Amino acid sequence: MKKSHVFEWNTKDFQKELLKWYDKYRRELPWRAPKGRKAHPYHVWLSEIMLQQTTVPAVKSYFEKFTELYPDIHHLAQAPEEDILKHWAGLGYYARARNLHKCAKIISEVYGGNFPKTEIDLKKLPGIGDYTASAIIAIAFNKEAVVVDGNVERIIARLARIREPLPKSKAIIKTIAASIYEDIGKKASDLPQSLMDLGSMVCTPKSPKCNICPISYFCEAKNHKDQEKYPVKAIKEAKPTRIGDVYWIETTKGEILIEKRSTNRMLGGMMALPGTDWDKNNAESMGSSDISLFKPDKKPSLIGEVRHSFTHFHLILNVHKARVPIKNLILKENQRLICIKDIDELGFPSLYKKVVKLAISAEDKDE
DNA sequence: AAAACGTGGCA
DNA sequence: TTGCCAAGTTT
Repeated sequence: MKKSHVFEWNTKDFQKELLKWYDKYRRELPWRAPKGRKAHPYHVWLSEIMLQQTTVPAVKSYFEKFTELYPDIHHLAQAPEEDILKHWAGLGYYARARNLHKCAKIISEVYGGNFPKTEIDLKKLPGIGDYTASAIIAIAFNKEAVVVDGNVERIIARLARIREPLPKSKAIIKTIAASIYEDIGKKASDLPQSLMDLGSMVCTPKSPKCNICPISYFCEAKNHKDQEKYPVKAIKEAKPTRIGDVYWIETTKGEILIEKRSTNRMLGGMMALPGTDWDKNNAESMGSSDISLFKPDKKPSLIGEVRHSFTHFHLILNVHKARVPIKNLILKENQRLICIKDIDELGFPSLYKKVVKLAISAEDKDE
């Protein structure tokens, strides 16, 4: 393998600077063991799953809620999936929560509650990929692993001034990462965490604070004063906008029609309000509720729209309200009625929380 | 291998 | 307001 220019400096010096900085400035995080203490594998795993593609502030309250509700992997394994999804609501990427539960069951029932101690075996578990497997090995077991997350990619892209855009540059970045992690030994747990803290506090995506960076000496981008240019990323497609309908169907007894989404759809397994299939490309298809089937006592009224952005499209949902005599309702298997007062405890994903908010404010207005 | 998969914060 | 971004995995 051809050596990159970043190999030319001494890896030991680089690691030493990073670890010295970490010793002084490391963050206290709910899932992180205090200095000198061992991390709890369950906490490491849970936090790593939660942190995928999101931020520390977004995760904190969820982590605390989960560790309180489910103090160990067996509690989590035994909980109904429905409860786990309810408590995950709002964190997004809901397949993560379903995989979290599947994984907990395997660890609890097959491994007797102990996480496997190799990357190979960890990667076989649902929801654990390259990054998470290496993070658990390093952080929970203090064993050597090349841990590469978005922070490490950004830091290396700047250190080595990688011109190749992500994600194509992942392979070369991984190679450089391997040299950074080389022979880390007893500090196997600290090094990846130092890089993540550095990425969070110093080598930030925007306006990196190179003046206080412990490894700026090694950084090519800093030396060229073009650190803001890295990491170079592939140009993204513009997001299309989809339009759909959602229904706030109230019975004459003041209950609301809700449903559970099937797991092969967006927001899979989550509670929802009935509507058209906005998550399908084909916007023509009628979804869970053809409103006319319910014979509302008067024409449904359009009360407004809700806008929401997903990773690959924008959504505008027209929100309709209808009052339906209870005898006209034929509930599907995944549907039920719920009192308005209980609707906040349901665990709607954010999209439907917005719809509920709009519907309730319209409620207050006209009735 | 490229696309799918959520959300909230910030410039 | 719009677009970008954050501790990736799965298919």
